[in-house]
Amino acid sequence: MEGKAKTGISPTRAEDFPQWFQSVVRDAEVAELDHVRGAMVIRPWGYGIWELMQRALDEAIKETGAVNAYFPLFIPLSYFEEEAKHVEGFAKEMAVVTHHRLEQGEDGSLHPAAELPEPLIVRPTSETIIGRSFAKWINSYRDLPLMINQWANIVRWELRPRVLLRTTEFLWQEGHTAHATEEEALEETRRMLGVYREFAESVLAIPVIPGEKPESERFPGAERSLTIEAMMQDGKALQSGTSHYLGQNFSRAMEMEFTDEDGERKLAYTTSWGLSTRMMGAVVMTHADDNGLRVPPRVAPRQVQIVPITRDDPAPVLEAAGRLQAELAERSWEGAPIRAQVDSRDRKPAEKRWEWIRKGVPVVIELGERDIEQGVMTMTRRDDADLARDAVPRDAAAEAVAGVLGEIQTGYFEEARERLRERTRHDIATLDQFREFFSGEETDAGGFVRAPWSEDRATEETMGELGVSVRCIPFDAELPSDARCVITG
RNA sequence: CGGGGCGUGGCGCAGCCUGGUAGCGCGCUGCCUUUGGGUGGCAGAGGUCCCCGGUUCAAAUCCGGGCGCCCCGACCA
Repeated sequence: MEGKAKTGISPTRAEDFPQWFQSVVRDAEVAELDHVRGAMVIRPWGYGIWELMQRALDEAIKETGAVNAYFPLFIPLSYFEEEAKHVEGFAKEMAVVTHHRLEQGEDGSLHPAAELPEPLIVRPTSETIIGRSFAKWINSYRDLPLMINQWANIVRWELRPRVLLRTTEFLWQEGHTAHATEEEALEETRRMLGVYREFAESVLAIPVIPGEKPESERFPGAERSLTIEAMMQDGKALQSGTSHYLGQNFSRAMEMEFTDEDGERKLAYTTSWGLSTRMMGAVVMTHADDNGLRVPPRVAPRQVQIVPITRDDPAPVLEAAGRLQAELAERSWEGAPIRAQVDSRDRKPAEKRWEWIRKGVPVVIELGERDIEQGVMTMTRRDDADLARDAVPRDAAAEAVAGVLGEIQTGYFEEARERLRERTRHDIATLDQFREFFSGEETDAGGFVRAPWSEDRATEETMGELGVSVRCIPFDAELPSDARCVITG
């Protein structure tokens, strides 16, 4: 072997994490920023992952009783004017449509013409428009709860775009619900956060900390914002899904009223919750390594890639590879046929193998004449850091592969959970210790501190100076009676 | 909006200071070799040097203007 290990991705995670992230996303052909500042092209491999994420999450959302619908991309400017508090939070990031026609100049150039009587906002989120529809649809307490989900694209004119994590346009689902009582709305807010948590952990193998956002990080217009926070491999947090209790703030602005059992007119209580393509960024930053992406089997568009090793007469090998693919497809894993495919493209086998390693296919199987004679297949597991090639008996292949997929799925989760556990400190009690932890060498790689906090706004400034932010107040936090704020004492 | 940088084949860059046939790496195409760990050899295709104007016998290179992009900051549901 050639002495030093050759990595598929450069720089490595340790050398430059942000650069490494971008390289993985590009080299694994997940997505790229192109054409429009901060706008993202999601390539087939990345979109395949998104489709599987969508499928799993959509199912979970529907199980709660919500149904899918679709609302306009364009929102009249006036809809926002009535919700000042809401708009304040992100007014600077709106794409505004002001014209509806183009005129051609003599030199062939095109210019906007025909100004709209009222500018239209490309939706940055849909509370203002869905809420107005709700107001029309809700008349009686019998119409409640109303639970609707929308899969859509969103535009936020971000000043600092980053592929997958913060893009000008992104895809997400946004759920919007209206309830007769505060308790019911709060329960819905919590239930959906639970759905997100379950999705992140069991489908994407990303352990998260569920909790509530401090006031400063709340969604504009929300009474309470719940979040799941994940830890990336650089020890930093990534907000991965949010669920908001909006109280009567939006229903008041939109006159979303109903007649209650007692005949009184009341304002509905609403919630909203969303999860976006940013979650693909979380998958990359949680599971990828220096050889490229590692996709959790449950969302891998291809779970098994079969690379035929052909010689003079490729026919028998291709035929055997085809049989193996069919055999795998007959075996179901996690409720779906194993997604296997033969890569018969005109490329060198070694090139193909590394391409699939880089893209993060959980299992790569090489099949050549020698294997066929010996009744084996050569298998590489993506969760093996050495990418060793093992001879696995060809009979009972489907059974073996299904087992491996399960091991990889749980293995990725365990690995990430262990990292989260290791890099979370529970023993930081004073400001000095806090400063030392977040400015010392120990945290070059980042980390979480779990400690009592007074929720004093001034403390967040102190933390800001250290590049630290309050991610959430975990649901399972228990404060002893003598607890003292880690910042103020 | 404030500060810095950059526009040269598909991608990444050199050349510019000291004007004079437009280059390198990767990728791509063909042939050869090799095929079981990202290999190799030979040949080849591909460029309005961001745009407009100026200086000059001559501009990728110097001067003026414009456009676009990137990085840092403010912002980030």
